Amino acid sequence: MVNISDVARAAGVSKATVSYVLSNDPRITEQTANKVRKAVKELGYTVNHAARALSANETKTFGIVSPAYHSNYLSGLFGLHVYLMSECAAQYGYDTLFIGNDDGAEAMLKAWNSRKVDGFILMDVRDDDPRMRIAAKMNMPTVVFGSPKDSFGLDVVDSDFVKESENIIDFLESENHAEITLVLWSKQIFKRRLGFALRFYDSIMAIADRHGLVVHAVSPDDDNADPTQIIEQALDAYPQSTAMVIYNEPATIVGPRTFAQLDIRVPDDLRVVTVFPKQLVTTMKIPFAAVQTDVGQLAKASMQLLMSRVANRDAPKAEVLFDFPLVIEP
Amino acid sequence: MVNISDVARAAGVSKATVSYVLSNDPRITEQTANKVRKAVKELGYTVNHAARALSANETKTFGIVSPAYHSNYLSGLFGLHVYLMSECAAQYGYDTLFIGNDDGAEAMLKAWNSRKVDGFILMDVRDDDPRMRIAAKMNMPTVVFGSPKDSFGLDVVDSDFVKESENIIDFLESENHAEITLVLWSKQIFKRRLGFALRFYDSIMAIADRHGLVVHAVSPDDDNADPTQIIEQALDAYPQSTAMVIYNEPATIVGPRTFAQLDIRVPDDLRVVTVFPKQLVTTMKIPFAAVQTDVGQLAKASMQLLMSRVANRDAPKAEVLFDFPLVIEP
DNA sequence: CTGAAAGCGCTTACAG
DNA sequence: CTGAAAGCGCTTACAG
Repeated sequence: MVNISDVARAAGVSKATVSYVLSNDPRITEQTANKVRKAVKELGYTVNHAARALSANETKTFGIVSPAYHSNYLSGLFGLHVYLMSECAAQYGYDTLFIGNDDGAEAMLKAWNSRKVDGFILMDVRDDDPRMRIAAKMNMPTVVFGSPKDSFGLDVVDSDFVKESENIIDFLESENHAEITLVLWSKQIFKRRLGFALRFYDSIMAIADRHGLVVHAVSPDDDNADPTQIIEQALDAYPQSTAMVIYNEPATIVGPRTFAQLDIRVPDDLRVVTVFPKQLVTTMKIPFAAVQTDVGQLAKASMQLLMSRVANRDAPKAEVLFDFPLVIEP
Repeated sequence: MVNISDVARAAGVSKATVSYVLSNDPRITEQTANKVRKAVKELGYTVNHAARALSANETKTFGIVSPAYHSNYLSGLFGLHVYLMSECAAQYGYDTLFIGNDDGAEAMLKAWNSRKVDGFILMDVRDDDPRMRIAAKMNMPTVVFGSPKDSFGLDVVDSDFVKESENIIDFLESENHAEITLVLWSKQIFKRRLGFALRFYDSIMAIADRHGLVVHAVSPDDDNADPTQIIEQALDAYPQSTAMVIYNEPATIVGPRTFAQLDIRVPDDLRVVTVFPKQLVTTMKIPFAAVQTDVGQLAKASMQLLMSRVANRDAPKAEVLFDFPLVIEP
C-alpha cells in the first residue's frame, strides 16, 4: 500500500510537505502543492487512518450509540436515524461507528478509552441513563438525542413536546372535542423511563387539563402486545371519546387497517391524531392528522451540535427543540 | 489517558509483556499475567485503537456499506440489518462502521485505502454493482448480502429464491389456485437491477410456468407510488385471480388495511402470500401467509463468512442460501 | 517556504 | 519466560 513517503519521493518533497498539502496548509506554495497533488492522484494515495489518528489524536469518527431495541421492539425509525445522521456526518468529513447492542454505556466507555471516536450521539435516552452519566463524568463530546429529565449538562436535541401537545390540544379543541383517548407507548417503555414517552405524556396531560379536556390514557402492557387489540380495547373502554391521539409506532402503523375493519371512518366518525416521522407518514401512507417529526432536521441539528462540541469542549451546553407542525390533511 | 507504559511500570514488567498478556500469549506465566491484569484493571487501561491498528495492521472493524435507499424508499428492514450485523460482529470482537450514503463504491474504496476496516458487507447489491467490481479487483474481504447474477468471486449470503418460489407455488397449487397476481417491487428497483427483485421474479415465473399456473405480474412505476392503489389496480385488472403474492414491502404493510377497506376477507375471498422478515411480521402483525425471512440468520451467516474470509483471503468462495419456511398461519 | 526529527502508542520478531 | 528495540505511517513544533 502506498504511503506518505512514496508520495514525497514521487513529488520530490519531504513527508512533512506532503502532510501540509493534505491539510491545505497555506504556507505551501501553490506550485509545490500541485506537484504533491499530482503525485497523490497518480499513486492513488489515501492517508492511513490509524497513523493519522494516532499522531493527530483525533479520529474523525463519531459513535452513534443506541440501545435500538425498545425492549423487544425495533423501531422503523431506527434505520432512518442511523442513515440520516451518517449522511450529515459525512458532510463534516466524519465517519459513523455504530455502537452498543447490549450495554451501551460499557461499549461507549470502551470506544472512548480506546480513542476510537471523537464524540457520541446518544439515541433513545432515558431518565438517569448510565450513558449520560459516563459521558458527563468523562467529559466526552456528546449530544443527547431525546428529552431526559436531567441531561447532566450534555447537549440536547429533540422535538418540543410541550409545543406539540399544545398544537394537538388546540386543534382538538377547535373541533370541539371534549373527551379524548390517548394511545401511548407501552408500559415497558414507560418503566424504562424513555424520555420521549414520559415527556409527551406529561405535557399533553398538563395541557389537556388546563383546557378542561377529559383524557383517557391507554398504554399496552408490553411492546409486543397486538396493537390492533390495543386500539380496539381503547375504543371499547371509552366509546364517548370523539378523538384519539396515538403516540405509539405499531399502533399508528396498524391503525388505518383497524379502523377500516371496524367500519370507523376517520376523521368523520373519529378524529385521529398521531405523532409520526414525516418520512414514514409518506412511505406508509398514514391517513391521519399527524405531528410530522422531521428526522432529517433532528439529525442535522444533532450533528451540528456535536461538531461544535468537539471543537469546543467548554462551550456552554446547548438545547435545540423543534416545534414540528401538526399536518391535518396527510 | 493511561497508556501501555503506565501499565508496564505499575506491573513492574516491560511494555512487550503487557502487550503479550493482552493478547493472551501462552508464553507469559500466569503469575506475571495476573500482575499485569491487576494493573490494567486498577488503571482502567484500554488499548489505543489507532496505535494497535497501525502496528498490527488490522482494525477489528468491518464496514457495512449500503445504498440504504432503494431509490427514495428506505426499507424498514434496513435498521434491523444494521443492528443485527453489528450485534454478530461484536461477538467476534468487531466494530461496525457504517459506510456509504451516496456513492458506496467510492466510500468503500476510501475506507479500504485508508485501512479503516478489515472487510465489508455489501447490502442491497445489484447486478453489475461497482462495489463488487472494486472489492474483487482489490481483493477486499467482502461478503455480498444479496443475489447478484455474477458475484465476481465474492462470498454470498441470501435467501434461496428458487426454493422460496417453489414453496409458494406448491402451496398455491395445493389450494387449487390456477390464476394468481404478483405484486412486485417497483420498476425503479428492477431498473436498478437489485438482485432480490430480479431473482425472485425470475424464479417464481419459471416455476409457475412449469406448473402451468397463470401469473399476472404487477409492478408500481416508482417506489413512492401509493401502495394501496397498486393493490387496488392489481385487483381490478385481474379479478379472476384467486391468490395474490406480494413481494413489495410497502404493499405488504398497507395490504391488510387495503383488503379490509375493500371488504375482501383474507384468505377466504383471496389467498395472500407475502415474503417478509419474520421479525417484522410479528411487529407489524401481518396477517398473511408469509415466507418469513429470518434476518438474524442471514446476519449471522454473513458475519461468519466475513470472519473466515478475513482469516483466509484465499479460501474458495462460499455461497450460503437459506430456504426460509412458508408460514401459513401467521 | 520547506525539511529533519521527535513522537503518538502500540506489536512483534529477535535475543538472551 | 521476558525485555530492548525497531517499526507501523502519520503530524507538528521547530529550525533554517
